Amino acid sequence: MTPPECRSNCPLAFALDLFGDRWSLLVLRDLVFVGKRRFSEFAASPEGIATNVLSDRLKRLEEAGLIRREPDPDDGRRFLYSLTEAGFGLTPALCELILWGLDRQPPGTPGPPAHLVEALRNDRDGAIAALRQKHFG
Amino acid sequence: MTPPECRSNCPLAFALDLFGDRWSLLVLRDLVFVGKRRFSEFAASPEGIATNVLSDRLKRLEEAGLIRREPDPDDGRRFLYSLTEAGFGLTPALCELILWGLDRQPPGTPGPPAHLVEALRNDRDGAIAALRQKHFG
DNA sequence: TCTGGTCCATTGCGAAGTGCAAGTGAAAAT
DNA sequence: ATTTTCACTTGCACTTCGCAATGGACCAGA
Repeated sequence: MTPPECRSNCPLAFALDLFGDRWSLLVLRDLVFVGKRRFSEFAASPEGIATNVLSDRLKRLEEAGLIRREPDPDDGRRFLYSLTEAGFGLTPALCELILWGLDRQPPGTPGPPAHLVEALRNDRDGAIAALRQKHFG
Repeated sequence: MTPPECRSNCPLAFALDLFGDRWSLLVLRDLVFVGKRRFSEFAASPEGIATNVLSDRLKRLEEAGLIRREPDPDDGRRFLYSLTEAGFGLTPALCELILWGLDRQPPGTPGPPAHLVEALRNDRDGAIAALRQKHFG
């Protein structure tokens, strides 16, 4: 998608150089909110990412230090992907983007589980703390 | 860059379908934080967006309802771009991305004006309110 | 062990998007 | 009237994209 060099000293440009595309943040979403950990789980998301693009994004996110990749001890074919602290640090940004989308999507769009939406709307920081607990104990 | 159809009902995917690329949010940044309003001002940003891409992004953002375009009353050649309420609504997400980038950029990177950084770190909501005031009075 | 299936990743290909340079037309500016 | 400015388009080479097919490593059952 994007060359890894940074275009300026702007922290936003820096961030977009790492995950400024249509797929990277969806992979992060699956990790943070859905708890997915395997290639096939990401590939099964409703957006339908192509496997070559998914492979590329996982590689880039790992190189950027946002996720970690380790062999699955239970199955030598598989790898398990997990969030690093830096990757989880994007959760507030993800939440804000989700809240924005919720308010601007066409009315009546199904959307994410209601309990998650309520948690984000009423107690964003609490919801983030709960997610952190889930990922790092 | 990206087809305007939405890939799923996820609010994040909805958002990324509108501005999930390396340039759109930089244009928004220039509008929200720098106060730029003209084509040539966006084109002069340090990231060096190509004029055809800038033209395309402004068009997309306008179609998505994030920005408004009107002829400059002072100069018939020019257009003035401004934020809509929906566009300004992305400010919290922009702030979170900027804060993330500030913490992960290579140490010693110059970055944005110190007063803005301090405002974002110490009183994010207050800084956003001040920006809203600037844009909508 | 052999066979078939699962899993992550790669390859090939046409289509779309990207960056760069040059050019357009309308409207200032001189 | 001529030149310059401005927003925007065009042309071109290059890259990335989505899709389908394929590959190799590994697991499971007969």
